[in-house]
Amino acid sequence: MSQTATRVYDELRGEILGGRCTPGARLREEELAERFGVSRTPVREALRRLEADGLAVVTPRRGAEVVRWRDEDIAELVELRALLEGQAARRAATGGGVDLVALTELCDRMEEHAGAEGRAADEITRLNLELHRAVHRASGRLLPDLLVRLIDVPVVRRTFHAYSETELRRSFAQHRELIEAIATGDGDWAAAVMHAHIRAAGATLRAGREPDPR
Amino acid sequence: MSQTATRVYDELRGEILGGRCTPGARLREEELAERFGVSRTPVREALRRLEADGLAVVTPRRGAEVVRWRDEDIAELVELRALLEGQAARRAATGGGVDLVALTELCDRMEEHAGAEGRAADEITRLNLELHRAVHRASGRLLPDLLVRLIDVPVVRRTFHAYSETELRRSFAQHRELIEAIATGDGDWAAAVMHAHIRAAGATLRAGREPDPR
DNA sequence: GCGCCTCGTCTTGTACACAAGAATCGGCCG
DNA sequence: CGGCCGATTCTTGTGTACAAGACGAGGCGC
Repeated sequence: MSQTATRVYDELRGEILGGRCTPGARLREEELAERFGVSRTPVREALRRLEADGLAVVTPRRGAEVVRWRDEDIAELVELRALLEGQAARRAATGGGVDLVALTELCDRMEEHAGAEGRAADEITRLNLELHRAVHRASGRLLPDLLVRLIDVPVVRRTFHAYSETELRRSFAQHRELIEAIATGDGDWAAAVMHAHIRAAGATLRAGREPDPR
Repeated sequence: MSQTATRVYDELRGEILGGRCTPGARLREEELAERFGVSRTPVREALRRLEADGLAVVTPRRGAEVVRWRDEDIAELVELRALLEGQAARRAATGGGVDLVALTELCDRMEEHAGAEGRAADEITRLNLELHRAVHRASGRLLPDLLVRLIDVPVVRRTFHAYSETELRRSFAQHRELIEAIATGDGDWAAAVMHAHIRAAGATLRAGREPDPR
């Protein structure tokens, strides 16, 4: 079983992003090691990687804990996402290298899941994330790495759970428009759509923080 | 002697940023451990931190090496710096919390060093970095962390060595203008100055790559 | 009774040892 | 003579033991 550290990392990361870890919770090395059935060494590495991702904070000699998000952090987060995802969309539109068919299919599947009202928010979230990442990948080498720290955040992952029917439809429409802008090669258009898309999500975040518990 | 890992990290980081490590050079754990007189454990941690900073790439089971920068990476780097440092300047101008006196003193000292033509490029680089960081710090909590990956790059650190007399003066003038914009609280002005400041540096980078060997 | 100091425990930091996968060099076969 | 296969060697990944610092509880002095 190779890549023990990566397994622990993925596991913990999933728990934090899924909101199954309460912010501020301590992450003791030995406890985690026992829980995952490994030694402290790979756990340490996993914790450092989480810190690099901005998901945990480790204080020297005092251990690691799940990162705590403050309100002003959320505001800054939305601003930066709007800026950087906008730039990613611009470069994706002008640089080529985007699989428009795959993007369209992601939209189709998202809208299907929205039709079937079986609390498909998790699946929609996953598909949405995949769509955004596809755009990021087409934007270069540095930008995707920067965006990881802004996208993989618990609060962002919960956005779709808070969307109203109207907001959901608007979001889907923006995805379609984004694809059209990219297909046209119009960088400004793509950036503007993405910018609006993110700001709209930010408004939902500000409006009702956690209307859906857990 | 506590914080062994941090010491190794700082040392290696300095070597990479100072250009004393050739890109692509392998970083073997045992070799480094012996060189620093420590065990492999803190060396490992240092290497992972360097990877998180984008200064090294580690391939599982194949070790770490000093990151290699391609030309298109540099172009993307300049774009992103212009965008994000511009945003940092905007927030610094509108948010307050900037020590304008300290910034002005940094400018004074930089210009003094430029007057004394004793190859003071390293010192100017250091002061310039400090000025930029002061602006970053005033911009929030997330942005400074993102900027680390764009600022602490070997190529950026060499910029001042490549500046002509004219470019140097223009750069200093932009610093002064930036401070004025921040003092006025004009976010758009501050962002525009910073944007131009970075783009100008980018032009120098593109024009003469490494006119000053080592 | 309150505050300070000290001792004990707990957790992380580092060193060391072993195991597993990768690269390389040599030999062998076609 | 060239290519392929195997063994050796080298390097990293993981487990374990020990040391050092931090936190808390308890006792002592004022």
